Amino acid sequence: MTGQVRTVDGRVAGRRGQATRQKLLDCLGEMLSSSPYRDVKVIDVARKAGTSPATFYQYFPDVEGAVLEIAEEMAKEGAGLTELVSGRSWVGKAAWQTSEELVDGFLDFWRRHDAILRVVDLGAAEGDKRFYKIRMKILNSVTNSLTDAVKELQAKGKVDKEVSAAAMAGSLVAMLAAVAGHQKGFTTWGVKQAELKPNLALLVHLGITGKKPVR
Amino acid sequence: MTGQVRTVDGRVAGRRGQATRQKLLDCLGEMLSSSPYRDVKVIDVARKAGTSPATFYQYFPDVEGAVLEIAEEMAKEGAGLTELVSGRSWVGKAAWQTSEELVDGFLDFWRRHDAILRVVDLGAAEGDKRFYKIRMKILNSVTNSLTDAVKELQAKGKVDKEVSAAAMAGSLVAMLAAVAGHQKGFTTWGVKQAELKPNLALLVHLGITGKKPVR
DNA sequence: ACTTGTCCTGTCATGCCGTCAGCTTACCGA
DNA sequence: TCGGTAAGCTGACGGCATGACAGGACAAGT
Repeated sequence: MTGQVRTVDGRVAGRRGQATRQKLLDCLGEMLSSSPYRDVKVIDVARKAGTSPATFYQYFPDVEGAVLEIAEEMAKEGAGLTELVSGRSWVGKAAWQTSEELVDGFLDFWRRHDAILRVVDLGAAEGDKRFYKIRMKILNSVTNSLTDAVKELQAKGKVDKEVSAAAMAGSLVAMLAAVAGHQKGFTTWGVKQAELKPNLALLVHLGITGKKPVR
Repeated sequence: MTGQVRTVDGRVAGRRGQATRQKLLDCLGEMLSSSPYRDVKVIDVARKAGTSPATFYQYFPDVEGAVLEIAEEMAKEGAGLTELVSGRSWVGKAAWQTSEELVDGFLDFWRRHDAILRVVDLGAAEGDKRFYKIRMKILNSVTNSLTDAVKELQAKGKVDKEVSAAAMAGSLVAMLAAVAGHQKGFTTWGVKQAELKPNLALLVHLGITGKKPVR
């Protein structure tokens, strides 16, 4: 199902080819974190990878194509974020811990993939379906788990029926993603990382359970 | 203090010049909403405005410079968002109305300036101080008002002292901005606009007052 | 050594960028 | 009415990234 890695013109890539390809991806990833997406040029990536622009075009149709590749890879890892929610308890003290761990895990993931997520976000916001799909893939894993959590609490009568589970989960996840994407921004605002996390956890807790947390 | 409008090489722009300049800005704005930022070319903007690329460079150092201009304009309007919070009540039924109106006003503003805000967001996320400053200008107006609201409630003993007012306000505003930026996304997710807004308002209410709303 | 298929690069046409000199247009005072 | 002056615009150009191709370099098997 994975299919072999192929060049643009259809050849299958061998050991050496795959190495080159990977090197190009790595260099592109680095470039994205050090300079604006708009200014990333194929020639720079190629130079950095110690090869030529022509080689780049053997493996990717354009810069965007390569970015999608990196993003896809990241999305696979992102699917693991489900673990932060599924099977956790949303009752009593455990709920507070769940909230905290969710926030921690989420922010950490975002910080690790900072640069590429920015580009994915932009692509998605601009309406590009491919980027949108990737963003979905990452966020869905968390959103769906959270949606289930809310529905479960609703079934037990612990949360108002009026609340739209999906909208609530989606909003919270969007918040986490946004804050994560502007972490640097908050510091300039005079908000320290240390106070940010508990507040996010508090909002998550409030949103999901509708109650103040018991710590 | 406003200073006259000047060309890149220092001449003051007259009536005709200002008109051309404005036309270029308008066309750039349109282009941004119809095609990805990365693909916006000076030549396209110029053609659309019925002029030549050289003319564009008379008025703006580059595409980014022009975008900043548009963004600055929008930021002025955005300062008015303060009205959505300052002087409003966060007690009882009034609090729920305040929340709803804040969400409404915010989402509306974002929808109106959709395209340009996307670019500003990207620029800010990439660490460009100029874009960051503009984003601040818009969000600060709301964030500061919200921060004050929380502090006031804390002074009255209605909200826990532990809560960091700034972090809470910042997180909520980031959430609103994020959701607003991906409004289309939510619909694909099976979440309707109609259920989104009340949920956001609920989260805002919960975050600021720490309590469930009285409707 | 020879063949085969993979892999890389030199080169080229194309098109956009950003700049300049120089032409046209509008305004203003005499 | 008529220059003079500054504003406004554009054609043209060097420079650079893009993307396509053909041919050379390389590894592996025979």
